[in-house]
Amino acid sequence: MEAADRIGQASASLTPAERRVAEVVLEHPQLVAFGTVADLAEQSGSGAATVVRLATKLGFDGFTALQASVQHDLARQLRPAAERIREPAATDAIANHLSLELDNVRATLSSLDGGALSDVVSHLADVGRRVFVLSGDASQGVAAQLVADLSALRDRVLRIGGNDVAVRRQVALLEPADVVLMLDLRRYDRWVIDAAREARRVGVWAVAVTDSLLSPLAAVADRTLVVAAAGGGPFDSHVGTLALFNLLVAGVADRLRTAVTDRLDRAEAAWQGSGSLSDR
Amino acid sequence: MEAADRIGQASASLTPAERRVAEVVLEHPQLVAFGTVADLAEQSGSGAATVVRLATKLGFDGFTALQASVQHDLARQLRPAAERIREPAATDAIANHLSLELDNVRATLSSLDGGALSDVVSHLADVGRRVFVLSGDASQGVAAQLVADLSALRDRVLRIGGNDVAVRRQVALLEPADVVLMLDLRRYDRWVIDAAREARRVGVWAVAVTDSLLSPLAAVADRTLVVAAAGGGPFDSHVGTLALFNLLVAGVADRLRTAVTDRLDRAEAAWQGSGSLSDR
DNA sequence: TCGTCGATGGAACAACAGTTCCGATCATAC
DNA sequence: GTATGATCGGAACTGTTGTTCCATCGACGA
Repeated sequence: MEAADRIGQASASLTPAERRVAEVVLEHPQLVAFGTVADLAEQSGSGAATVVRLATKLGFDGFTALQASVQHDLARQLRPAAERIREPAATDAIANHLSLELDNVRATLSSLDGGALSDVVSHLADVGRRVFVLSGDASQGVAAQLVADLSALRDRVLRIGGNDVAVRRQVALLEPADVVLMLDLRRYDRWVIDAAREARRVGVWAVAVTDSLLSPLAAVADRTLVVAAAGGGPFDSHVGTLALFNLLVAGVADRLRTAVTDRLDRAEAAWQGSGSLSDR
Repeated sequence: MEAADRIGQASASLTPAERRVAEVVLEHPQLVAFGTVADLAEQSGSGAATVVRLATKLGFDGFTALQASVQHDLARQLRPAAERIREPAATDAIANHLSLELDNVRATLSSLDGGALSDVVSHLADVGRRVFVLSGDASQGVAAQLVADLSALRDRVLRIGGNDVAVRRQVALLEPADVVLMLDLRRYDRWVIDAAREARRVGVWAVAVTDSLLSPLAAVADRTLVVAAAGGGPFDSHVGTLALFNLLVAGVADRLRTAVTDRLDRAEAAWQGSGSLSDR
């Protein structure tokens, strides 16, 4: 998209008001294509002059040229898709992945049982219990994402990992009141299964996030959440798993609402004070 | 479609010239939505007055009303999902998250430009270059997932992170032939922006994965991939980002096919030998 | 053949929208 | 604290566009 590209190019040299207009252009292209300068100005809380200035700054010959460009893009976008297909050769791969990942998310979330979900959330939101996350090697990233998000909401969320010795020590130190979330997909990591069995022996409450109810993790878990992980490349896709984790995190945040807002406010204050976050 | 319906309704009572205009309206709606009375008149070989007369005869309050109706239809057609799905919210948490995450995946992958994608994949698949991944704190997990997957396909994939001192050292040691992938969403981490700017100064080829073309990362990147990250909980969702990463990984695997199969075979042999993986 | 009526497009008009200019305001630096 | 510069929005201006009016053309009937 011509206009979008130019906005990205010039984003560094935009004034605050121009930036507000540019955001509206990116988010509501129809407003540019169908609307007027005044409409854009109102929507972005700026003046008409600023809108025109942005258009010229982007290299267009006035607002009219910018509008024509956006109209052109929009018209191309709503061609009956039959014509769109032949444009880039890569479209096939994109469309293929798109349907694959959509299926993963859909299958994972819609096969979810409400009762099981709220049971898992309850355990994860129980601040009296420690939460441990155990993940196979291939899913370390999403596991880390879960641990990070949960840690922002509550204390004592820990990842079991490192070398074999460290894992054995961490598992040995589990207590019956703890909660452990175990994540692994087919071609299960031996050490994960071993750790899971040992955890079960200790008597902790365990939830398995895995690809089948026949998984060895499901056998030793109190609850099992099944994820779809069909991948278009050489590896499994953890998109569905991550969507599930987001749902769990949102659930925990909801249960701990008052405590969470307090935690997040304090973190926010710390960030504000140090200026370590930036809106732009 | 309102206008089309009314044309069908009134088709019997249309004069020859009006009929020509009506045909243009049906076949080239963009001309009505984006064009003027004069454009329509010229295209249909009639006069401006005839165009206006048709509009009023169809029950519209002048051409402007007809145009607004066509624009409305086109705008609705342009958004297959984005705003249509958001309407029936507030049902239950699972369905809400489901539509949200589906939108994230859909918006992220379908807004992708085939050319940009293959350019990024080419750089990531260039084994002559080192690949560095730089990520904001909130997305460390998915970044780690990308690094792990890429590392399985090729050597010299490294994550820039750790404490501030370590980051500065790693960035300072970048070379012009390197490739850096920068990932961060709104409320950008100051240190990520600083590191990205420094990397740009060094002259490395950079791709930004971020939430807007107005992101500070986009300003210093050679390519920018925009992701949708609407979250149902307190945090952003990285589901769309992970889907995009899967696509990148699959692309890299495809480019390096022969080398990759060899690598994976050797890893497979190692796992087989040690029995560290299990089917059940 | 002439007159009447509907159809049609060109031209005038009025409203609107894009552009430009300028004064006010804010931030910044000295 | 003052001065300078950038930034911004309101208002005048000008070009464009939708609308309306009217002269012309053609068909049909007397």
